[in-house]
Amino acid sequence: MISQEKNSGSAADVPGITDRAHPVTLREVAEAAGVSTATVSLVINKKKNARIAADTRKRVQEAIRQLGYRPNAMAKNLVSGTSKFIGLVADGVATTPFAGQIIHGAQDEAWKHGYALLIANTEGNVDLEKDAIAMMLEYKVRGILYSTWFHRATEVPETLRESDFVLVNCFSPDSLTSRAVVPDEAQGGKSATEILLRGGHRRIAFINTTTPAPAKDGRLQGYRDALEAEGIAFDPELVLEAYPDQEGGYGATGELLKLNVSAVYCYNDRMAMGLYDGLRENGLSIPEDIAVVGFDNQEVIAAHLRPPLSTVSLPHYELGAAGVRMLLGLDRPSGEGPVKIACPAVERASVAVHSAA
Amino acid sequence: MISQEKNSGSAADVPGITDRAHPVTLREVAEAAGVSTATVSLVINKKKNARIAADTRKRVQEAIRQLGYRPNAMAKNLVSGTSKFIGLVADGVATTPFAGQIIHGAQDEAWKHGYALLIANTEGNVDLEKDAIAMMLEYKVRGILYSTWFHRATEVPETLRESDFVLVNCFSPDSLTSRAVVPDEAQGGKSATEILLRGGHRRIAFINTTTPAPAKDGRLQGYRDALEAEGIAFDPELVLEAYPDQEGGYGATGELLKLNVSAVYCYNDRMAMGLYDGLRENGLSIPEDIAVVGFDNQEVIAAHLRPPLSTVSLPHYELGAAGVRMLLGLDRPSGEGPVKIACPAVERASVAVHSAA
DNA sequence: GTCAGTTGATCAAGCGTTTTAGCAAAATTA
DNA sequence: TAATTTTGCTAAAACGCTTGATCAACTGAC
Repeated sequence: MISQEKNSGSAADVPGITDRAHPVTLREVAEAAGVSTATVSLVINKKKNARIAADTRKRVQEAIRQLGYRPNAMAKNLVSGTSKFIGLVADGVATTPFAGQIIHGAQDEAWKHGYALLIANTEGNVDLEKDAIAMMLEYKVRGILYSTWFHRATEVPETLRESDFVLVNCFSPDSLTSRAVVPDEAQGGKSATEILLRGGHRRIAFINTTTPAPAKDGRLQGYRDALEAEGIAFDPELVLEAYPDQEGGYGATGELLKLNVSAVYCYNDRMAMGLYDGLRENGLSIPEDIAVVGFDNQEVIAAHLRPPLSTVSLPHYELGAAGVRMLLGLDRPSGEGPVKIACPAVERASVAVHSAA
Repeated sequence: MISQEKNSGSAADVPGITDRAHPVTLREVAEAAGVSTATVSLVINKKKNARIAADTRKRVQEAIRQLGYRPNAMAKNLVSGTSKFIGLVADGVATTPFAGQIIHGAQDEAWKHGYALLIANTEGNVDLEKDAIAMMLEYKVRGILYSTWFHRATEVPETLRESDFVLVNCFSPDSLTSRAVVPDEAQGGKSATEILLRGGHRRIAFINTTTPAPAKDGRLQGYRDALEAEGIAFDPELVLEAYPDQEGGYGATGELLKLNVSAVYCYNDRMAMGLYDGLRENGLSIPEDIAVVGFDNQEVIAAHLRPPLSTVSLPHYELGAAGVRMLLGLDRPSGEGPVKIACPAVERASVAVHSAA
């Protein structure tokens, strides 16, 4: 009666803080079941070549249930020497919805293989990044996913090399010593253009970004590839450049209209969103007067513009998942350089369906 | 020369996997420095009442540097009995940009106090949720943040009670046994309405959502509060309801125009986005013909509509941060029920500035 | 020269597991 | 019945670290 209630002081009156004095340990379970800790451990881990009497097993399991035993992962990991953690350092969880998708993909895949995600958000701060990686190393993570919110080249921080790591959505020029997984911008650009080609368009403008990035080159390359495949000559005149946001798209309207095209492929959805406004102000309707495709598939935007925007998905979820698989050695990098993940086309109403063959 | 290279087999030829044979331990540092492990431990942890000769300290630090020693967090935690982890279980990292903000806020605040974030994304799957919480308990987390992507009532999973926890962006009807932090919807609604009132508007419509939620009631209450404070009688006729997305906003245009108002407050930014289209089709311009405010401050939308949308921020970052503070007992819940976090107004061009006094 | 105090460092127990080697009893074989 | 094998379980070391108890060597004080 006396030792029943070890009240842990002032915390007790705050809702949500109940009495969680001392966690149940293996030893206590063992005592309760009248066996050794070794036996309990064997029961818990279902070792195949462990010989446990059915009756004993039952007794142990009952004790576990009764006491509400939870294994201590710390102790487990101490013994095994490595944790079931995968670290994810991201430079922009906050900035965009994109990072969330990478996290989600990584989390799902990691979970599937019994790993938990340890995340750190650095927002580009180098010191924070160093601390975050150090923390992960101290927790003996299985490996680290180093991700950026937009596809770009990056330097691999020195400390990262103390662990197994995979670059996600970024790559190192020095690709011999690092594994990386990135979106396939060229294929994406090709798919985007193909949507328009399938719509029967032959004279297609491309509003590219002004900002240098792998995406800038890749998406342009894809555009050229698609045209070439259809035997359409590439006309540099049809390629404009603008800042990659709504304003940029809006601002490019005038120049675009001079090109006398029936369709336009925008570097990203945000530009397309701005362009919608510009076209509308000029009394043009989409897709009747001009067909539009974007890139990125930003749900909030693309799916809900009027008309909904055809676009190409940046496979952030897949990037996260593929990163984990590569880290765990499930996906072997095939060939040289970063592994490229496909950007699937998402067709919506901003391009009319071509009825003729 | 011989034991120099312990090549760990086939992994060695994969970029990113280098030789990380055996991590350096305390003992090795101790040997290198010619002291006991106890001494090294004391040096590392800078114990104030530990007496260490300056010379010894130097020797130890040098050894640490030379060997590239990293403490093993698992072992540390085993001893201390509790980890430096805070768990965050979220039901929708993927679904919206919102969860990302909660993560970000929690992460920053946790980090500030020496904690790392262990996240799990359940996407609403109950089994996953149970496993996730179990995992966190096994890692002896300091506590768990249980968050939802939209503000709502929720049941507290039983296992959650085995740990310290705080509900974030949700609350339990049974608020006596749980701590919670949620956005202050009523204040937010009031702020949104006030933006319009300050713009000189007196006859203001409110397009509420059709979906029942704390936000529905709170945002309406705020609207009424603001009107009342200005001595304007609440007119139920001015309150419409629609599905809370672009389509809903667009679809409400017709009804709205019949109300003959000079301003409209939308339940959220997405509705406002749809409404923009509807108003434009009717030849109305914003803010000249009609002023608009939204709610949520979804960056991709609000900041980039034409004109940019005045709105009210859902303080997701703050929710995450406040959740951590409450968990750690830094913010004591003041009074009854969930702690409410302010939703700050964000004024943009969709409401004209009122020049007269 | 003895005693007390201070300084600098070590010893050893313990945190909660896993796991190998080994032991006693039961079952099988001869 | 004795020898052998199988079965069921345990002892104990190890994982890498922290920390209170100890201890040896000095330093002064008297």
